[in-house]
Amino acid sequence: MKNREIAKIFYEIADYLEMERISFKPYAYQKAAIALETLEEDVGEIYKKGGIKALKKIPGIGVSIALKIEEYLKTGKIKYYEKFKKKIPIDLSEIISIEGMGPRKAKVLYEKLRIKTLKDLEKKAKGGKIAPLFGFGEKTEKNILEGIKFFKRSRGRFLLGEIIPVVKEVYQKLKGLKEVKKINVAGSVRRMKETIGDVDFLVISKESKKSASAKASADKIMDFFVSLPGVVKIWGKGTTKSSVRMNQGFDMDLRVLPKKSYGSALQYFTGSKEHNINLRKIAINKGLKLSEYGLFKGSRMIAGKTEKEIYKTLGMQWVPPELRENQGEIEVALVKKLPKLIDYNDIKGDLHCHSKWNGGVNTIEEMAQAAIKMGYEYLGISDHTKFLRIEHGLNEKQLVLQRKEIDKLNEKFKRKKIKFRLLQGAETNILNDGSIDINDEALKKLDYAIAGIHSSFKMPKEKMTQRIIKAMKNPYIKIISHPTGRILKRRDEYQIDFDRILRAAKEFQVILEINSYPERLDLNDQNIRRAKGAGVKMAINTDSHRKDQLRFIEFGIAQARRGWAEKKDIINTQSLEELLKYFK
DNA sequence: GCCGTTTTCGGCCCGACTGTTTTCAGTCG
Repeated sequence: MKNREIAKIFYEIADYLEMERISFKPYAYQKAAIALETLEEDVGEIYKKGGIKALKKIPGIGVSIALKIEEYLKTGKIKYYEKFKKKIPIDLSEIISIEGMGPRKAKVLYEKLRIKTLKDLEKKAKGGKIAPLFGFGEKTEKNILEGIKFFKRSRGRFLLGEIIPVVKEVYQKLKGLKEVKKINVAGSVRRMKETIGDVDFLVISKESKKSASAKASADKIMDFFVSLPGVVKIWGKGTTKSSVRMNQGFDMDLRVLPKKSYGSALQYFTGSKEHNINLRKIAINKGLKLSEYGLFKGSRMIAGKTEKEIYKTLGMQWVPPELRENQGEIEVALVKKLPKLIDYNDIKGDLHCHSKWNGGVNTIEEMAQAAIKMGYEYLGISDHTKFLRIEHGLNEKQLVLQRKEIDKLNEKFKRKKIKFRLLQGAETNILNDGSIDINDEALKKLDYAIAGIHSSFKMPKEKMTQRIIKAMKNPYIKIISHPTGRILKRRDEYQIDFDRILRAAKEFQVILEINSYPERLDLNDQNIRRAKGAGVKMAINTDSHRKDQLRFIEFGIAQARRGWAEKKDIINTQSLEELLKYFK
């Protein structure tokens, strides 16, 4: 899959054009890069099938860029790009990933100080060589050093699962203030993206009669915000905006907004940028203007108090934040055909969690109690099996013993008239040849079996695809866990032909998992959408190794929503009876 | 360089902040 490689080059071309002060072309290259990144199909395949003509069909790609894609596919290079690279041979993407650095500054730094890499940049900044340059200064130099420090520590993004607990805590605290009338989280947190850059809170302050003014009220909120536990640095504090760095390493902004434009501000700060750009174009076509201050006809504000009002005035359905990625949601909202997304309360049980049996923390009973507390009808215990020695995987005999414990617990629930049932699954391993590490005799006795790849991740695509498809053909395998194997910020997905996997899943009625574990979130949004399109059923599971991790389900549901999934696409929204029938 | 139910030419999202350049370029979201 060359899509990302080529996209990266186009982003850099855009930056080089920016350096040359050429207007509008950078925008075109950026758009092409985004188009490639979000493309489901391999651009190489598209070219192979339809040539330049097919490439041109991709929105944002015209003749000139199509030819460059062709050149890259054929030669592995793009001359146009190499020319720029030769003239200014710097590690551009690395340098401009530093806050405050853009292509223009990078160019000056190369021409004056021969800075090519982040290392050069750090050295020159430490040596005080940057501050004296025209257009730079003491503060810029200091910011560069801080930016490099941050980049090194985190590479700039945090997992949703790391951020959400902090966000919830701060949200509750702010909400508790008597000066706060309304509060929302905006940005990528509201969109529930799998990784987050920073956190935005939006607030309407209450003008209490006692306090002197709205300003006094806002000041109080800001004072509270910048002195929250966990704040290690205050970037800025004003009456409308404050910004802090948390000890985990991410930044949080808080904005106090006027009531009349709260909706437009919430819409604006929720993003995504691409969604907003598209929305503004729709406003323009209607002779209107949309900004964070409202929707305007001339100088008259015609909407802005609520988000719903804005979307409605633009003639569209309100778009759930998880869909706001400019992936077709605007077009669909205009014809009022948005899917009814799966709801955060729709899950009736979790089918993938682990217990003490395979060396986990909690007993089956403890896991069950936690599931009951969450209002589930059922919980599937699916411990690792014998191939995974490191995880104390269970063999056939142990599975039989575990069954006895599960049956006993179920009897207990029945006696106590608790409407809840434990199921016995197992997360078996797909061996290199596609066979399962547990024999059919034992699999048959389970309520269902999961199969997953836990070894030999680097197989060639064809072999890996066949390996998984062979596992799917086993009649006892109902679910494929974390189907692409990626680990966020650590490991890429393994090579598979996802279309063929989808066809096989459909044919053999195998469910693909949406794994909610914050590092996995696998399937990702794009693949969920493809699975849905192919009519393949999915299950949202947590892969919990401790009872408190059952709460991760929220992230999996978010991912499903970001993949446009509806309740009917997700198998564990069904009641116990329906589910068991499906498994049969 | 891309795009087109007002256009094959003439547009391309909009506003704010930062730092330093005494009037604004560069960057960000």
